[in-house]
Amino acid sequence: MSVVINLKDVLNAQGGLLRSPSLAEDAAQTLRKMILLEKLPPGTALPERDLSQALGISRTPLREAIRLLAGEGLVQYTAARRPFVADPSLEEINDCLRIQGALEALAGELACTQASTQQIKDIAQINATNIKTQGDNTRLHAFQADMRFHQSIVKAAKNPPLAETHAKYNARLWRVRFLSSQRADGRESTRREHHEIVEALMARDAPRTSRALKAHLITAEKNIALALKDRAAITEE
Amino acid sequence: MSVVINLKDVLNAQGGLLRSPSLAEDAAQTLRKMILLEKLPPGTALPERDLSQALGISRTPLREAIRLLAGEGLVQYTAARRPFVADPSLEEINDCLRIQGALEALAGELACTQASTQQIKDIAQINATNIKTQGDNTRLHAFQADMRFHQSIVKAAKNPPLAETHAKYNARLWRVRFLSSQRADGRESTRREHHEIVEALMARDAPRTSRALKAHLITAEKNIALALKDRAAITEE
DNA sequence: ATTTTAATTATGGCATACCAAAATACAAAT
DNA sequence: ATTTGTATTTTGGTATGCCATAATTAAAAT
Repeated sequence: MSVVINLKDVLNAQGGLLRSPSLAEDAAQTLRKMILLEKLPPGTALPERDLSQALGISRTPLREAIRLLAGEGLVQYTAARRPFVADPSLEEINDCLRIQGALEALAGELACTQASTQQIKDIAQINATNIKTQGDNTRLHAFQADMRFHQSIVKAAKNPPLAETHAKYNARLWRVRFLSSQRADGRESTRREHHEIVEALMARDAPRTSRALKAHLITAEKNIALALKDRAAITEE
Repeated sequence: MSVVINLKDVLNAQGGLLRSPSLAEDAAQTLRKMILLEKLPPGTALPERDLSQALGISRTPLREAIRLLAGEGLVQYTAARRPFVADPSLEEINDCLRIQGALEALAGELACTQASTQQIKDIAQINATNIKTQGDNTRLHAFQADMRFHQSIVKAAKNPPLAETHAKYNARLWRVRFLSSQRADGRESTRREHHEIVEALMARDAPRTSRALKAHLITAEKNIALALKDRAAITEE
């Protein structure tokens, strides 16, 4: 018996590199970016026909894309089933942040027992690089670096469903977190808190890691509240 | 200016009583039940045409239903995008249980500060009723009563996104939890643990509530492992 | 001028048809 | 008998058209 290996399957298992995304997935990604960068501001109606035409696809895949975003909480429906860009209140954002905090705390605890030494080194490395290159890049890059840090922790927990749910809340919170990352205020506390997280992980001290991550999310909550207050003041000028 | 209230909107706000479910939502509910009751066992292929014909609808809404279930983790896709009933390993089930544990612990903590006195009374009442009627009804009813108990706690946390995510993991874990609830073993420990949860809630002791809920989920993890082992033994006979 | 009511338009839900890619069945070759 | 190559069938992805209902506009009535 010959050992025939399906090349596509192998590559797909490695993260779906080959599997070309469907039009729906493409459209979802496009819309996701537009929502998060506020090209489609909160509250914007998302009529299927107009959007599909704008993206050069038919209604079917566009519709599917909208459902995907609805599943992430980025899109909501009116009582009459008309989709629009979600416009979360500060309260709802805080609700999500608390969930994200619990998820990351769990991830940190699991990482303490599940992560390989190499993975923890990687996490520390990502953090070190982020500090070094801080200010070099655009704000978007700095923000994405921060995301990578948190994602690397979740990944180290070796719990795929956790990674998936965490990713969804990340998507949902992306916009406001990006907003708050623009403010210089939190930068120093972020640096300090990231350091503490890395220390706790390296010590493989689960309760300490959990505490550090929860505290970090509470800081995020405060910064976001400030950022949104600023923004509201600017908007009503 | 007259005070015209749209009756439909009012009812919809009250939980969507009027809004007739779409064919897709109906189909999703039907398939969900079939999966959880193992009319569609894990691994079963879900070809769009056959299923839509079987349910008397066209592919479009059926397709949407499958996507909904995929979002809940009940359905997965092969590399070639063919949907099939998810067949989670014990490891994956445990991954989900840990997440559910973290979510319920968070819910319990929040409930300690957010729940109304009435809501906590209701939770205690639900638990009391469950104990009283234990054995009366079918196993399915007893199981659903257990679900209501946990859901009432999550509801008392007053965090809608948390309730949503918790509901998704509930759906995902329904089958194995139902399976394990059939076993008489855990019944006494369940009773005791539920009692402790209620006590902690009534004392509005957040750390104690959190601990009690986490412990409860760990017990569930053990019972499920036993139930699946039993089942495997039966299957291979 | 304001409110009602009727006509029109816009929109989402659904069914259907077609296509490309994948899976399967089958024939041929060794 | 096993493997290889080819034809056929199955399947998901997409486009399109129709329909019922909601939203909007226009007209009519008070």
